[in-house]
Amino acid sequence: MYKTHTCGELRSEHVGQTVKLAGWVHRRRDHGGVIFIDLRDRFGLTQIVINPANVSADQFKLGESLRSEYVIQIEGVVTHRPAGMANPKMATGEVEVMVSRLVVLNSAKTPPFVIDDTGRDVDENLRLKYRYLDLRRERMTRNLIIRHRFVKFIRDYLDARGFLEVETPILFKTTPEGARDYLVPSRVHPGMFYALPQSPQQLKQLLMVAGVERYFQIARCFRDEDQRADRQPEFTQLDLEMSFVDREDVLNLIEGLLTEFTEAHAELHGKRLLFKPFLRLTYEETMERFGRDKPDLRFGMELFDVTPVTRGSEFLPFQAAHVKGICAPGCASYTRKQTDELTEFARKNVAKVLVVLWHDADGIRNTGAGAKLSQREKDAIVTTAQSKPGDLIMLIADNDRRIVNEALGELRQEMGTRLGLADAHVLAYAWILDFPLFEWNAEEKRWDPSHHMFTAPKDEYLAVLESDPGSVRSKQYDLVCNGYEVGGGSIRIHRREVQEIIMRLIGLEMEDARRKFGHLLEAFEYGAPPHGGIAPGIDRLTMLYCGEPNIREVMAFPKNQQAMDVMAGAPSPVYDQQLKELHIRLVN
RNA sequence: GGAGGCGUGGUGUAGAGGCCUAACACGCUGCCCUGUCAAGGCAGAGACCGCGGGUUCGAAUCCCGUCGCUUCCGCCA
Repeated sequence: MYKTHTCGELRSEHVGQTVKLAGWVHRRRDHGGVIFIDLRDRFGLTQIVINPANVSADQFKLGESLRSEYVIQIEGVVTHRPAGMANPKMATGEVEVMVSRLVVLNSAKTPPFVIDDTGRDVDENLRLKYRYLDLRRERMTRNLIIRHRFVKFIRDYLDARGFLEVETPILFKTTPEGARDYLVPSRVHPGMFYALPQSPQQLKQLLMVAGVERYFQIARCFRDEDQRADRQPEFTQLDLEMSFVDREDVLNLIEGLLTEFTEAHAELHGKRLLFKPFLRLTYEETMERFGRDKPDLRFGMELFDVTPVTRGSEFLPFQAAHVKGICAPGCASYTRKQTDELTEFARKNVAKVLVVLWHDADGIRNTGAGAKLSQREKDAIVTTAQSKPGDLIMLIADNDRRIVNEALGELRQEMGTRLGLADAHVLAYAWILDFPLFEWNAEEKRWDPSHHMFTAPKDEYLAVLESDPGSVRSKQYDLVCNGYEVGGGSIRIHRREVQEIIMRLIGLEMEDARRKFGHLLEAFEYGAPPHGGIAPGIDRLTMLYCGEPNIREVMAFPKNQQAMDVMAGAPSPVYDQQLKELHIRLVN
């Protein structure tokens, strides 16, 4: 072995021992007569000292030639640092290693960026191009470690509860619904294609028919859609499915998993739970109170409804069918320019009108909309908004209640960010429940499944499934945290007659369904157990535990926004011969 | 497909028509230095300001186009 200890483990108790360390030169401080080097490996930093008193002249000369990121091995004696010289900022700061032998295992070019900081202000594509250097930094190593701990915890937790980890194919079949597929041409079957799975959805349901009962997989999923800060073309889900369970069983399992992980590894990630048990909200309540189906619940600033106040108002915007608002604490100092900006923000979210009221020490300021409202209206709005002097009240009016809620939801999110209302050390997990089973598709004049067509309706709605589809609530559930959707799932339909009603409602002909989902529908005829599952996003959850705002920070080799791997250069052209074998001709 | 932001030595920034022969910090190179830990001191190298047009006596700076990156919208059952 090149080393007897890692660079993170030497303490006072090792003093006197002769040790071997190996790693990278993190920082060097050459005092001419004595050289200090912070030696780094994945486990930490240790200060080593090259002193002419302990090494030959040649060895000292070699020490002087060391540069950043050289790979070296040293042998030496662990000693206490001289009195007053300990470094409390380092885990190994009590000790240092007096080098007696130095070996340069490899030299290194000067890196294109420094390794000894967070790297947050380095151009990201440069970081991605030299990802192997970028990952050397402490922050990135820590992110890899947190991700590993998380996945390891998941495996242990589910194994202890009788789950079986089963791998499913990456080369699978295209599904017309959902996201765009990544296609893989078949060499053996000209003109035919595999598709990479968007998730193992069908396969995990088939595993339930297969009697696996408790399945999970740390599953890679592929979706060919445009990127976001929390979206990559390939990502990882904890894919999970259980038989003979209802909603509560799935919720409790996942809630237990995340609660235990958060608490067991608090020292690692420094996060704590806001809700224990997790908060539960119906979809409708979420939209009414927070205006988003993935609200950030770390702060309040809930939407309020002033429609009862504005009904019959002389003020034109208030003649809309719905008027709701939020109250931004301490924002009465906002200038006209700032509120215009917010109006523009609301417009982007399709809200036509943003009414702004400044709440001064002596009430609503008599300017803009404030000048046009009656005292009764102003008093009633203040009461409803529970606003205090110094606050800014923002109201959105529209005949479409959905627009009002959603625009305010985005405004709330924006204000929460601007005002720094969310505690970075808090995880606000919540379940969103009772989603509508269908959404009305006005263009196609039919009902679309709001989750997917295998999601079961709640039992109490079975009777009105056909007579009033819009009112039906489903056994779908979403897990949200800090403004992100971090997982979703449902209890599935296991009875054929219910499945057929749903297919009829969404306008899916039996023949069509057979072609697309034949294998699944056929399987269900052979004794499908009641089952349901969920798929929490490993990357997004890891982001939250790492405190990262971007999914790329928690993946070793992510793609950039153009879905390219800038390190390897993928995608890339291929040889004509390869195309020929695949029976593919390029159009241009 | 659309909107916003950004693009200046290796890295991150400054610069707002002539003061730019482009500044600063870090990094890099050399020299000095035996207790530093973001070591310090001295000296030095390194950028045709993303690219292409245009306006002007004069453009890093203004205009047009284009490319790249990023955030958001669309999209993501």
